[in-house]
Amino acid sequence: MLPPSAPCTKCRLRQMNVFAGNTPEQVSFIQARKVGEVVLPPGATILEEGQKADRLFTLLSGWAFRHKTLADGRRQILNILLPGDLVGLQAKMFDQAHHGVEALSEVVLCGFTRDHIWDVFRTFPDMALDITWLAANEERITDEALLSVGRRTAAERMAWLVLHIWQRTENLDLVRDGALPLPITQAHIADMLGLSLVHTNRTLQALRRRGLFELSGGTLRAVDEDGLARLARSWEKRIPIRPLF
Amino acid sequence: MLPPSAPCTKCRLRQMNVFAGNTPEQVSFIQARKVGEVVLPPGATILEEGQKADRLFTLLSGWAFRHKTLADGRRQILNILLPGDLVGLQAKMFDQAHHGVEALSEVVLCGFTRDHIWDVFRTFPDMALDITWLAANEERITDEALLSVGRRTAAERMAWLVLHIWQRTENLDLVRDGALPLPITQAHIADMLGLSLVHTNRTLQALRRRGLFELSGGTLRAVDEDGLARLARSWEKRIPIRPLF
DNA sequence: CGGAGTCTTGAGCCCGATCAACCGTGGTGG
DNA sequence: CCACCACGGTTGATCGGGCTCAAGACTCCG
Repeated sequence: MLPPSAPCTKCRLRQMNVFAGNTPEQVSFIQARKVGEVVLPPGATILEEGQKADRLFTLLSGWAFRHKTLADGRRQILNILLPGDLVGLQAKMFDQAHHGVEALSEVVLCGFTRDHIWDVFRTFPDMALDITWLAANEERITDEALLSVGRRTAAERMAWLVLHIWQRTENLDLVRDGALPLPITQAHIADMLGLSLVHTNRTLQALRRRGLFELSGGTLRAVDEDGLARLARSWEKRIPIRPLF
Repeated sequence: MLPPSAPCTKCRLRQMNVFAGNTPEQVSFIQARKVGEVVLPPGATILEEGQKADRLFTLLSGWAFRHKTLADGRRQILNILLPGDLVGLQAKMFDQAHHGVEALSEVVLCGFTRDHIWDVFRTFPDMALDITWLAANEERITDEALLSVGRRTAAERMAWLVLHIWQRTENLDLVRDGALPLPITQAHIADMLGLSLVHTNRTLQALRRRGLFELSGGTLRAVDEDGLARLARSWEKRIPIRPLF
């Protein structure tokens, strides 16, 4: 745990207009409760499944994912976490993490004091509502994943996932010059979509050959949003504005 | 929309010790914002997918479910809703329902004023936290469903579902004399587990024949919790105490 | 240069989907 | 009263999407 390296007023996330702004009063309140930043390498365990975990973080930069595993090692990735997402809210509510969280790329986490949630709820009701918004949004994404895994074919799932990632990262300005660096392997994609690694590979190639996107060297480009949406059968508009906690 | 039929102090849910109690002050606050009760028949649409929906309800009695559908009609049931669950929180946060909600049995819903959420957050921080707890809990359940659908075999999924329903309803005291009336068809089970109707039927019979539970005439009994947990590969402890909003 | 991790491709098989009946029950209208 | 039908459950037969097993290629790194 490092000392606070950046004042919250200068927080990179706070500059972006996808995030709703807080009042100066709120920002200094958050600042006072910021314990520090944590930097973790790719593959690091941020939260261990089943462990007691009462710390709350905001993901400042990098990619991570939530996941659950069965006794014999089968793993399901529940959701991808991107900058601005909260880490450990669920765990905090139950005093125990019912899922694990792992870093995909190098991540920077912003850590808060143990009572931060409670302090926020007592002091700034509108920020409390923002936190609840974030929880609801994470559920919304999980809902979509469940629809995909339960009812879409492999190709449709893949189309949904690529489009989902593309739009979320585009909102966050992670797409530069039409290209997105993807810090994930095909094994991750398989575990997100409930497919085997081999079939994931073949499905991915099929969509690439159909010209729906380009993916090479860990970079995604030339995403045909309309084509993917058509293949995925039903698409929801983006959620552009979101609070920053 | 009917007039309030029962005072909140007499609310059946509030008597049960699975629900954390509120102060008298809070109860009268809720009472003042209760618009009335709605009674709907089995199969009724409580919330329409994609529609604007800014009303919040608590499910007082009966069963319902959240679901999403694809353009061609394929449907995924996301979660079962039981007494005490909130209906429409997600929809409220996004001013639009990203999933539908449908009644399984006759249901009684307790409706609140449009600003209720905001009022609660401003007035009773601890109740606001309870709402967030409920949101997190719903996500936790969806997470488990996603793990099942993504990574468990048909038999394992079925084992998970039966046990999941059994334990949730037992907590709510819906199990009487070891028997639970199940207001769901095999088609519902299929849509929860991401299976076809035919395969759902065969899987169900296989587990019955293995003596893991009895299910006939819409009643579930003789549930072998250990056997089911073993088959489902990994099981989490129950969450006994929960807030009542 | 060896080894680990990731991606790719081939071959065969099986779990679960699909198609198609049939049964029992309960409601409904002639 | 009963013919009819809708709905839920059941069963058989066949098909195919996706899994498994196996091996090879490529890249990066120590």
